[in-house]
Amino acid sequence: MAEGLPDQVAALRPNAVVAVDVVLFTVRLGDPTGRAWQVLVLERDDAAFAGRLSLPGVLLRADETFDGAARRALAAKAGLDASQWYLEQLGTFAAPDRDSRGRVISVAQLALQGSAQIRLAPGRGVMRAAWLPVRALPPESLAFDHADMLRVASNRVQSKLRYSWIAFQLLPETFTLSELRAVYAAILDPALLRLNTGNFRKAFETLFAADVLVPVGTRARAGRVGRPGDLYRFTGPVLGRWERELPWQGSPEPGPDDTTLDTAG
Amino acid sequence: MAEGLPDQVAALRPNAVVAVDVVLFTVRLGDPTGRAWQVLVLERDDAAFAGRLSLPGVLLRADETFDGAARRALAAKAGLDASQWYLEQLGTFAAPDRDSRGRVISVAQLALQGSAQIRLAPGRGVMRAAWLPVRALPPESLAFDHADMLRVASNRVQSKLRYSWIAFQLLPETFTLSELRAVYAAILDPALLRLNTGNFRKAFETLFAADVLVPVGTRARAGRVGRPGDLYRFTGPVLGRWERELPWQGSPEPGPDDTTLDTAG
DNA sequence: ACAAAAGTGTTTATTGTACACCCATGC
DNA sequence: GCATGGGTGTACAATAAACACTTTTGT
Repeated sequence: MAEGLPDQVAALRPNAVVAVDVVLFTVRLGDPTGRAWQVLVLERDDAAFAGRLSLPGVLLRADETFDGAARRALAAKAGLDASQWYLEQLGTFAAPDRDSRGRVISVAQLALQGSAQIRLAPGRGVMRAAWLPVRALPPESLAFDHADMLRVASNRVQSKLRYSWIAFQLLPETFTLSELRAVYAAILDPALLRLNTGNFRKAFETLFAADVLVPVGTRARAGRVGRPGDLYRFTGPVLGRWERELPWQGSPEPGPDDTTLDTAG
Repeated sequence: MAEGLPDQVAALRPNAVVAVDVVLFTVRLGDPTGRAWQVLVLERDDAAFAGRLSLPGVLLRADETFDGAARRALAAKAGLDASQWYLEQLGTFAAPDRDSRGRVISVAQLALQGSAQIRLAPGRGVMRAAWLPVRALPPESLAFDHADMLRVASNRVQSKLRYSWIAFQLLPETFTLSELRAVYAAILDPALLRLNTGNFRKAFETLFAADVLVPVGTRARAGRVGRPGDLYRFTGPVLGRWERELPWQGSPEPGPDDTTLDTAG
């Protein structure tokens, strides 16, 4: 940070355009597993990128934090009130040619929210927003380097699902273990649906023991058929983690597993 | 990224000062385990931060990548040729008050290199640089929010040591399993030194089977006493990972485990 | 010869998976 | 009743830790 004299002279002169883009994920429990994991995209009508999709983003304001800008982007571009949503920094993208209009540095943020709590309320200035299934989204359909951001975000969520407790950010206040399993199946591997209920439950044994997952007493309203599951509430810290990673391997997604940015061997 | 019309008009006007700071870690195999894990810091002589330490950093240039700037920072501030070193993006720090001279956004980079390959070659314009043990470094001694960066970097390395193959970036071309164990012990937990050699070796069984760790034939020159260990070479990709995380728990470092930036519950 | 450290194998405890069984609901 | 899905317990397989033993060096 500008310790050298030549740097210090210029220290107060802005030298970059900084934007914030948001990768907002949700899981639609009603949809089939292959399409349940969805991402929010905007449909662009610019001349330059006609027909292509992009992530919601804004330019950073003078005294704004990154997550402040991210929440503002969701409000301004999609009419979403994200003031209470889970948000974390994903990484900063700065390939010199990533934006044709000049050099723009973008801080990508990852947001998670349960689909039940999301209400797309189109207001003034809101763009056409759409939810698309992550697994069925062709990378070419995204403008700029937003496909890179989506890839990094997907990898991040898949990893984090195994060692942290973020899965509960994608569920409503109370939920059944089946719904929890649906989240894991949608993001990690559909094969988890064919896993035994007992084994799935056992993986969360420590959370039950620590009262992080507490039964709420009630049963879920009957689904279609079969016994309704017990309802649970998550009381643990959002940033909580397991001591030992969950055993379920993510689906062997080929290609670079770039959780790691800016790496050169 | 500036899709809205109001944003687009201003899209080419720089709106922020962007810097790049580097957290360079090494492990000195000679030192006692408690002090072997070290970080490079600069001793500041500014009036504002007299006597305090800081991480090497520079302002980002117009057409420079982040890791380009990071390597330049190491060269300019400490005289290190980091052109071939392992580097990854750590996160971007932007608290509005993090720099008293104005709002500066800093992209922190994590660098790893074996201590044997590091040659501090003070040249013109190079600042006083020092290697300090990470575990014994009081957070207050660092200027700006560099203590935050160091904390995030430490957590990142500790996690990554367990699921990826970066440990080998901290070792010379050929090394013994004892030296490898010393790296893990220094960063994760000194108790690993008291772990049986056989069990440690068994953890790397898959790497031996995949010829990622290959014996180089020779024996290490005798240490102090006892049988010298076999020498090995790491041939795998820098970004390689284990399918299953290593079992060794990091030392139960209290405090926030912030690998996660910008999170608000 | 002895101590110290490295390498190899076996035994035991812990953890993950598979399977069998009972419970509650819709038809 | 019967099919379907949820909840509980047990048996088997895989993995981590503990331990015993052999090899190679310096003193």
